[in-house]
Amino acid sequence: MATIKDVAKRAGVAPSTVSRVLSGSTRISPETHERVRSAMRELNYHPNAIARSLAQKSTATIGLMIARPAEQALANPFFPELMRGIGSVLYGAGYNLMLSMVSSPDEERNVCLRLLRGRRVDGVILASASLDHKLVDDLVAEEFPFVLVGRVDGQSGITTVNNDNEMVGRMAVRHLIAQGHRRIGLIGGPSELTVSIDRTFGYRQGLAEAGIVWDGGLEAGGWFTKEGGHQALLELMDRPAPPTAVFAADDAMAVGALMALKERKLEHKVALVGVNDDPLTALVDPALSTIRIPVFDLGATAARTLLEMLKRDEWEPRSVLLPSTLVIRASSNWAL
Amino acid sequence: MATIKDVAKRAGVAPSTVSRVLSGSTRISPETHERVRSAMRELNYHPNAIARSLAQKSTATIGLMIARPAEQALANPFFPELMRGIGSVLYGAGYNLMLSMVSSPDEERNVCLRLLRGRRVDGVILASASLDHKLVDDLVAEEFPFVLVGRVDGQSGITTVNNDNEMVGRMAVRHLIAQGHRRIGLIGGPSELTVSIDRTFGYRQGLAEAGIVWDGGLEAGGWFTKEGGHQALLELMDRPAPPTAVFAADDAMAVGALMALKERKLEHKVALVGVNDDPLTALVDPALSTIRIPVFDLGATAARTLLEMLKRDEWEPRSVLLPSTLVIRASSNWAL
DNA sequence: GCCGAGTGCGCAACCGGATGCACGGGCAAG
DNA sequence: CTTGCCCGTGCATCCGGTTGCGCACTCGGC
Repeated sequence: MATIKDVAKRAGVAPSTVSRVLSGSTRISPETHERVRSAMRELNYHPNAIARSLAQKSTATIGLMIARPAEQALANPFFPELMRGIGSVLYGAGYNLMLSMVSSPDEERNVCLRLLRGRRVDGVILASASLDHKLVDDLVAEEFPFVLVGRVDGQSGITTVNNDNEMVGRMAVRHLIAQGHRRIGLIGGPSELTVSIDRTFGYRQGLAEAGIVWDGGLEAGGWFTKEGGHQALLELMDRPAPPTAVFAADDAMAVGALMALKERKLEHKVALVGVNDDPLTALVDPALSTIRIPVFDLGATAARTLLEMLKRDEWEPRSVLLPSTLVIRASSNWAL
Repeated sequence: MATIKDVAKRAGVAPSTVSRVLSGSTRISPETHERVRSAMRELNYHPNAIARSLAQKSTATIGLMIARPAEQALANPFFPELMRGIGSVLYGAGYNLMLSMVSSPDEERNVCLRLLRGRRVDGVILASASLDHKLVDDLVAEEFPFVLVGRVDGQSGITTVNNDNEMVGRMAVRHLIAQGHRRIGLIGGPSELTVSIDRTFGYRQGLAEAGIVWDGGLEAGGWFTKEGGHQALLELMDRPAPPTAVFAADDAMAVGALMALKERKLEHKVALVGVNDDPLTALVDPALSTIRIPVFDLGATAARTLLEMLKRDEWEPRSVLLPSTLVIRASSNWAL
C-alpha cells in the first residue's frame, strides 16, 4: 500500500511536507497542498494509524472492560445500553472502542493491564460487577487513566460515574407514600453490593423523611433474581404485619415478587415498584412501576469524562451521580 | 516507560537479542535468556504492542461492525450473544476486539474502511442488518479479509456464517406434523430479507416432504414485531379454513400471535412455534415453543473462520451453515 | 591440523509517520 | 542596498520494536 514516501515522491516534495498536509498544518502553500492532495488521491493513499500512534504516543482508542460471569454478561440489557452510550461519545470524538469481555476479576486484571501496558489503548472504562481493588491499585500506581462506571464500590481517589442509588430508594418510597401507603416493605439485594446498600439506605431515608418509623419486619432480601424476589415477597407477607406496598431493589426481583403476589391474588392489593425499567416490566400484568436508570447517559458520561482526562493529561478524581426517573405503571398506580 | 533498549543496556546485550528473547527465538543461550528476563523484571518492562504491530504489519485485533438503527441495535439479545461468541474465540487466540456500532450503511462503510485502511485491524466481521453491497465490493476490491455473519443476503464469492434458515422452517413444520397437524399456517417475515425467504421456503419444503399440498391461504406475513404477528394471526384465523397450528418466523411475531390467540381463547386450540428462543418465550403463558438459533456458535465460528483466513493469508470464500435446535414448550406440546 | 557446520549474538536497515531545526528566498523597513 | 523577519519546505532524528545477514567462536570428523 502507498506510504507517505510514495506520495511525497509523486508530488515532488519531502515526506515531512506530506505529513504536514495531513495534519492540516498551516505554513503550506495552497499549490503544494493541492499537489499533495491529488497525489494522495491518485495513489489511493490512506495514512497508517498504527505508525501515527507510535509517533504520537497515543492510539485514539479506549478500552472497555465488561466483567461478568460469561452467561450473565450480556443477557442484562444494561451492558448493551451502556456500550451504546459510550460509543456515541467515542465515535463522535474520533476515538475507537476496544471491547474486552472477561469473566473473572483475575482475567479482568490481566487483560486490562495488558492493554494499557502494551499502549494499545489510551485509557479504560471499567464496568465491573464487583470491584477488583488490586486492579484499581495497579491502575492508580501506574498512572493509567480510567473511569469506573455502574455498580461499583465507593472508594475515594478515583473517578467514577454512577447513578444515584440512594435517590432511587427515596423516589420509590416517596411515590408509594404519595399513594397513601405507610407500611412499605423492602426487597433488597445482596448486602455486599453497594447498589443494594445505597438503595436500602435511600429506602430508609424516604421513610424517615415522612416521619415513618423504621420497622425491620418490613425488610427482606435475596439475590437479584426472580426466585429471590419471589421468596422474599412470600416471606414479607407471612410476617405478622405485612406491608401494603413493596419496593424491590431490582426488576428481576420485582417480577418474581409479582408472581408471588399473583399466586396469592394480591396483585391489586399490594403496590409494587422495581428498578431498571427492564423491558419485561412493561409486559407483565399488571405492568410494573419501576425506576429507570439512565444507562445510556451513564456510558456517555463515563466516556466524556475519560476523554476529558486524556485531553488535559492531569486529572483529579471526581465522582458523577446521575439522576433516575420514576416510571409509574399499573402495579402502583392506585391509591390505598 | 522502559523500552527494549533500556532492557538491552541493563542486560548488557543488543536490542535485537532482547527482541529474540521476547519472541521465544531459539539460538539464545540459557544464561543470556535469564539475564534478559531479569532485566525486564527489574525495569518492569512491557513490550509496546503498537511498535510491534508496525514492525510486523499486523495488529492482532479484529473489528466487529454492528450496523443497526441505534435504538434497536442492542435491545435484541442477538448481538450481545454474538459478541460473546466472537470474543470467546478471539481472546483465546490472543486477539483483541474493536467494536463499532453504526446506525446506517453509509456510516458502516466509512468506519469500516477507515479501520481497515488505517491498518488498525487485521480483518472485520460484519453483522449488518441489510447488506451494503458497496461496502462488500470495496472490501473485495481492496482485498481486506472479512466475514459476514447473521442475517445477510446470499451473495457468492464471499465468506459467510449463518444459521440454516431453511432447516428452521422444516424443523418447525416437521414437529407440528408429528403432533398430528395437517393445516399448518405460516406467519412469515418481510419478504425482502433472506431470513424470511429461507424460512418460508423451509416451511413449504416441510409440508411437501409430508405430502401436504401447499395452500396459499395458510400464509400471512408482516414485520418482525409483536404487532405484525398479532395482525397476521387474526388474518389467518379469519380465512375460510383456518390452520390448527402456526409457524411464526420470529419470536416477537410469535408472541404477538399468542396474544391474538388468547384474545380469542384459542391458545390451547392452535399450536404455535416461533424462532429465536427469545427470553420472552419462556415467560409467556403458555410458554412458546421455539427454534433456538446457535447465536453464540455463529459468532465463534465467524471469528474462527476469520482467524483462519488471516493465518494462511490466502482465502477462498466459503459459507458455513449452522444447525438450530427445536425447543418444545407448552404452546405446541400437545397432539391434535 | 584443517575444514565445514553449527551456535550465539550484534549491526544496521526497516516498518510509516511526526516534528524540531535550519535553510533559502521574498519582502518591508531602515 | 543592507538588515531582519517570516514563509514554505527539506533534512535528520525519533517513536519502539523486528529481522536478514554476517561475524566470531566452538566442536566434531577426517
